Amino acid sequence: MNNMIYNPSEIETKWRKWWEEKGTYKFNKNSNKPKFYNLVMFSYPSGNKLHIGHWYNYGPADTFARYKRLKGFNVFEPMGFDAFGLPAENYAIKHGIHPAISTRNNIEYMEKQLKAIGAMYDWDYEIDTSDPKYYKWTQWVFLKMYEMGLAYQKEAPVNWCPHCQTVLANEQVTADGECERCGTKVIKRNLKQWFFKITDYADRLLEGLERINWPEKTKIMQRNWIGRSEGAMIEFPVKDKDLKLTVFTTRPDTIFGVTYCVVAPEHSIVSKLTTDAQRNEVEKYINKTLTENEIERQSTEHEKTGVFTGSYAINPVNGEEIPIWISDYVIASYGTGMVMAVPAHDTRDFAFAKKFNLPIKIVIQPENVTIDSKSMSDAYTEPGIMINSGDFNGISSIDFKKRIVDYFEEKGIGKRHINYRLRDWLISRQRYWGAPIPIVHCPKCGTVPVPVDDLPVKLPENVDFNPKGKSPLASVPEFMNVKCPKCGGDAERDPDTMDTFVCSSWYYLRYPDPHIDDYPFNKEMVDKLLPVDQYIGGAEHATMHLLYARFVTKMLYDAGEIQFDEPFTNLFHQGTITRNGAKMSKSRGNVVNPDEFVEKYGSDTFRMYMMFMGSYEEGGDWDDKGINGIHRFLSRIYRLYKTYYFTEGKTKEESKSLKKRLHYTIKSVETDTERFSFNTSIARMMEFVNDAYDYVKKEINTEFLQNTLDKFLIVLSPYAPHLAEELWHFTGKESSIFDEEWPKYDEDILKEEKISLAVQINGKLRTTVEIDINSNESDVKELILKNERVLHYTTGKTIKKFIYIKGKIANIVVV
RNA sequence: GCGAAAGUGGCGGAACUGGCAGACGCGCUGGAUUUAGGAUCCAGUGGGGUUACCCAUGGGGGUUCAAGUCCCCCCUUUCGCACCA
Repeated sequence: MNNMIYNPSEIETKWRKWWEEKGTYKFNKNSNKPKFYNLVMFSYPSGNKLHIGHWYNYGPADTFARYKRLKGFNVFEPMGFDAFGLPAENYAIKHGIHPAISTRNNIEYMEKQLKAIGAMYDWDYEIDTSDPKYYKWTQWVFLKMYEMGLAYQKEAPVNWCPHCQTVLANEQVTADGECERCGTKVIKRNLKQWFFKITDYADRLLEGLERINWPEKTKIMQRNWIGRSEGAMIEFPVKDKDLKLTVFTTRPDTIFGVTYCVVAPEHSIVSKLTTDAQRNEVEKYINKTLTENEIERQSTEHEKTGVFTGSYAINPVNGEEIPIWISDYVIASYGTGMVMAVPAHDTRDFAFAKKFNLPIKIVIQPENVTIDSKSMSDAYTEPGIMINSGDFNGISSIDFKKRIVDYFEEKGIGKRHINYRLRDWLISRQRYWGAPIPIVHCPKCGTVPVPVDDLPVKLPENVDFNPKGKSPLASVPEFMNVKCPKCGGDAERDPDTMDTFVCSSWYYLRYPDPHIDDYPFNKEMVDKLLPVDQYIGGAEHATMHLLYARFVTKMLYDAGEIQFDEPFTNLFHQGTITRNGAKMSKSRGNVVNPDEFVEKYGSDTFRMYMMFMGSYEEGGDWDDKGINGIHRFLSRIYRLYKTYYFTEGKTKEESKSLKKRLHYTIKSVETDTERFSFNTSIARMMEFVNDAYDYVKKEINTEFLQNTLDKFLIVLSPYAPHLAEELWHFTGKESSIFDEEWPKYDEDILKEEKISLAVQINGKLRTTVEIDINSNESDVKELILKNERVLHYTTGKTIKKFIYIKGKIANIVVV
């Protein structure tokens, strides 16, 4: 056996075993080093096992954690499984394997794969959200919500997937109106569901974004998702009827320009508004919109449709009678489900008015041009001067906007209002594989929460989970029939389970003490370890998991359970790895199977190649041959140590250039690792190794070389943990390299005395000159003007200008 | 349609607050070593041109001594949002 050949599989199993035996990665609760909670988004135990996306999340994140450890932090890096959810249940329906079993099997397999990454996970802190010991406390979170008045039941139109036979959250419906999981067209259906009142926290969810270091992109998405808009609620009495239309508008300044009102077709007020003459047509229209799917209906390109109800509303500011229409361009679930229409100043109303020949009344004139309602081709939505607006003519629309709401409030017509696009969080799922909702429905007492002492409400195992349009649990009498906790009479459990996003909304609190049995989390440990210092995971969770987790944290903060209200101080989204420029997918047949490459090259090479491919933020394109480069690099390191570390040197002289290279490498890898620029970090290490080979070919100072290589090995270790540990021990050390300290670089060594200065003539590089960094401008100028190459360009010409930027560049302008 | 990010060799990608474009790697070419293959090592590698030259960071303008980087217009791609009143 040639020991000059880098054999990763041998090395890697050896050191993983050693680390486990020595407890290298056991988290020390009592350490007095500063804490660092490094968290990755836990994984869903699917039959597809760990894919490259997982690796790309976990490998580099572990490198970061190891780096932090070497920098002197007490790093907490846990791992677990988000084990409830639809796919396991769908799998069960198809193959007849109980979700509990398939989940268990998948977890076991994935644990093995996760261990192969060689990350510093301390498995004593593992979480499985489908474990009754865990979901007991997910139910506790529900009860907290209930106690805080933030959980309520409501009959509401919900997204229904006919294939999965379940309700979906808005976020689980794709832009095309399809089920995120199975691609079936989603329809609307009315059901009584549990909601969490996230809308109560809208403003605080916005405010908190100012205090956290998250990607701007993600913050913008959350802000848009919350969609705060300021405006007014205005009441329009209905002519000859004891009814009022309440509309929300952000443009109260256009109130005099209202020429009709529109109500969403599914709004309950519609039947009351419809006159006998119009009833037939209105009902036809409503039926038509109900069968249309959401995308067609909500598309901007969608031709405006609508029907007159026969009723008229009265504009409260001028008493004008205006027709009330119904149209599907008004969304029932936003605002009040009805709007005042100002075609002159709103593009959508304009299109509608044009189509149905409704009047257009201009109330705002731009300052420099005059617009006319007959000739205008689009609505005018900018500010201007008020006209046709009674006593308010002549003032600017911006001032008017501020004043009109006060006027409304004085007259009792309307009031200031802030509206949000954010909807309450629908958490009921009519599925089996989730945490049961801890509520009992009692004919006498109504909805009664299950007392905390009776938790968990255990998910029964013997259940027929084939879809039948209602929750599988509803057909399990042993589960359903229960005594009311309040009156002791016969009652029924809630048959629904919770959205898995509830499970993942608080898991980071559980990690620090996942086995605690009398409380969801260990308060002392949570105070010590939270908030999470670095959270790393996919951008696809921007408006779901990441918003829910923030909400739950704020709720628990208000409940006095925790002392911080933002869970993740720093957030980073890793990019996506493509292959041949395309997203990996089974249908394209371009999926990289990590196991295959890990087996061939080892996990150090695999992890490092992923980090080298491109920027961590943007991802990169996988190349089957590209991985060779990293494999060669690690082999080169292996041979370097094996061949030269113990070579008898013949000189006492140190190499200034290699020393400088080392310090430059330490500094670069440090700053690049801090900013997740792993690819450049690796490039710097490659440069070091190239220089080290140049050095060992010359006369060696053994002590100097050993010193240099020891330090480099520590720098390498977060990136190639197994190899670094192997070589560390090869050089004679007994303890783990991960118990070392990150080497310090010396700024003085990095300072250059002599530099090669670029010399440009008319902005074009013509030559370089060696100068002393400290030489003054006149000396540099004198030297440059004497230079042969420079003379070639300057003789016979006039030097108009000489520019010297110290230590950077010189530019001579000649004519 | 709105919002955000990005467009650099054959390929993946570097380039900090404007200052030597193409670091590092893949691939390729030539050479050394080897029975051969592989591995390794050395040299070269943006394009053009007969050697001290010209052209090049999606396209077109501009600012500047100097632009991949700043400003304006346009094109393309990716990702969010999508009649939110």
